[in-house]
Amino acid sequence: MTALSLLISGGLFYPGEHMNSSDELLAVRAAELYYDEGRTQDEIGAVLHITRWKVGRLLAQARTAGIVRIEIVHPRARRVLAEQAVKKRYGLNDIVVASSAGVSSPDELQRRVAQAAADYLTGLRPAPQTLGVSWGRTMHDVAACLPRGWAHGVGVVQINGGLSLTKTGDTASATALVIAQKAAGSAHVLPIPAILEHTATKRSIERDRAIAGVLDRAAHAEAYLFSAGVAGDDSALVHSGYLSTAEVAGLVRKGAVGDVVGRFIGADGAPVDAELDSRTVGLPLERIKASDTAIAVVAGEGKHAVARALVTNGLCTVLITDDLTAAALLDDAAAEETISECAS
Amino acid sequence: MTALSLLISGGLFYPGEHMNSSDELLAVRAAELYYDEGRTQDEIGAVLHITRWKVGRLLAQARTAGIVRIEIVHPRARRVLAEQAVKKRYGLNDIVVASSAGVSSPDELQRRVAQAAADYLTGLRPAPQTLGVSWGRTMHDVAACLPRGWAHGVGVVQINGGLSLTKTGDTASATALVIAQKAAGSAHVLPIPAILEHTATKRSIERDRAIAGVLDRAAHAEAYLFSAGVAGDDSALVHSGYLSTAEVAGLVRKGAVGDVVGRFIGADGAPVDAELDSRTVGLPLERIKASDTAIAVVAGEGKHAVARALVTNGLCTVLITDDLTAAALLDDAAAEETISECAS
DNA sequence: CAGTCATCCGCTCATCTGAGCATTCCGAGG
DNA sequence: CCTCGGAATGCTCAGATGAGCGGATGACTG
Repeated sequence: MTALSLLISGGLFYPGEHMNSSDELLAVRAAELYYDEGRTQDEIGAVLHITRWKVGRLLAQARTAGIVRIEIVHPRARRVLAEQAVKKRYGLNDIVVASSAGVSSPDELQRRVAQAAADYLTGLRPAPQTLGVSWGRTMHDVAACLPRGWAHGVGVVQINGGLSLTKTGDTASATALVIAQKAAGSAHVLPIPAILEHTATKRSIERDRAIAGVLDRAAHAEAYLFSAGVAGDDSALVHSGYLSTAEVAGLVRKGAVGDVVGRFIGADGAPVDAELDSRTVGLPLERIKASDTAIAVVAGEGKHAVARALVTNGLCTVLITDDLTAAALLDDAAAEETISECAS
Repeated sequence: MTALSLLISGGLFYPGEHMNSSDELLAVRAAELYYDEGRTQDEIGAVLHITRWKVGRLLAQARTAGIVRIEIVHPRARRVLAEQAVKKRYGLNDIVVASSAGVSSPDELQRRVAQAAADYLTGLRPAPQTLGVSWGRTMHDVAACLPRGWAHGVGVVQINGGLSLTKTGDTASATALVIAQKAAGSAHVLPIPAILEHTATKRSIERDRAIAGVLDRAAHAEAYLFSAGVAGDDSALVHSGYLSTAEVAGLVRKGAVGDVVGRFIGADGAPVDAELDSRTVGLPLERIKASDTAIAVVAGEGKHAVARALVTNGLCTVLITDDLTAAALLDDAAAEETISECAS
């Protein structure tokens, strides 16, 4: 058992760590009497023929050894220890790590993280005047989880294009709209594609008065809230029809670990394909990097690599994620692996 | 969630039970600060802007609601609450319920229960002068788990025949021998078949001077330690070659839920097949029923029904089992089911 | 609208518990 | 054999905590 897994999971017992075996049995017995039966340490001492101080020490040892595991099982539960560790290690301004205790499906975990993001946004003080948002499955969930009146009069700006080529109805703009509506604020949407075929087209679209106005607003937003996507067939950009699975596979070969506001980045946090990036409409990553409040919402097993890319390269100041991702971020072995994979 | 599952598993959280939703969130937050961060209730009160008494109440509610789950994860851990519930409900003299927390295989659970039985036997005071034992996979494990010197000079008597027809080496007698050896005592074995083809043969075997002596000793043993087997293809009596799978299937049709010291019983605790029973060598169930100390060791999912038969019919005074079996014994719905199955 | 009841809240007080310290125990080494 | 050092033990004491109580609050009823 690593100290890490203890930090995250609350600790699976692994025998023979710091305790003499007869003390170990006593500790188990004491823990049963204390936590299950609710006896006092004094009573337990009488039963086990030891002093109450020894009982206290055994209980403390039982907790550190992982014999006694205390878990907070609730959809809104957070992992405070993991939060502190990740925050400190990557120098974040703030962090929320949602607990996966008791989740039965990846979807449920995703929802929990979305809820955590909504809670974070609701509690954010001072509330931002203007908030730049991206779109996607995660952002959609965040918008859904936000309570009506989460803020008052926030200007919500869509920071990257997201008109779906495959589905009818603009779910990308809808996300920004919902977030704005629930804060009794105004939305500024970008009803344009995420990626265009030619750089020239992208340039001319950006010159459009209305579009340029929104992009300018986006560039001056006080805070950003965005998610990240996987680099794979499940990418939202593949589902929306902007990229083929072959194209994404090509990006992966170039080292892509996922996309952030429509731009595919490598482990170094920079776009892996300059040409593709030049055809992508939306806020440049530099702007997010320079922001004082860049809130990244990243959940799920497939996003560990992109989460790492975000936090190691200053692409977010606030991270909202799940405990498994947090564990991956704290796991040095996994870090080495990513690096070696990139090297190879 | 039933109160039962809470009792056994330590409680999976099921939202909205006795708490107002804003208190629920406060409780979660308080639990995080208290159990994960180790803050005092006073500090938590300051952070959450509530009094320390409210914090204490929230924490108490969080525990009863199952938001905070405290689990003792250790091979030797017991389930004290479940023990009390089962003991009271079935009027047992004593009980041990081993925890299945963290087990990865049915084998591991079986071993834990065997270990628990060995621990119980070791701690039994006064130690019995003579101990009647059965045989089987479970009993073999119990014998293996017993520490050298678990008692001093106990007479161990095999209470039912168990000469295997399929394997070489008498594992049944070996079990009794090991238990006796480890107590620096003497063993009295029954190197005879468990079930004979004709009642007459059984009678004549019983008349044999040596056999009769052992059986007489068995009948006068101070305590009994035995396991129970499933009524199915996995029965030890099938593996040993005494019964065919077809014969066992026939017994099941007659309502057999399992075997105890070689005798197949129904939910009523009585042999389901009088003829078969008359060909079975060993202590009659009445003797065990009349004993002051009859320790049954029953573990595993397949043995819930036979465990129920044992405890409902006074076939044991002490039960050593796992928490899942205990849960089944406390589950009234399951009880109804068994009864209706028997009726149909 | 007043009365009733249940609930929630903050408080007192007794108890429980953990931190810190002196003492004892035990094995290693002289 | 004695001495030493480290660990385990038992104790003091202050701080933390839970049980129980009376008052406030708010919903429901006649």
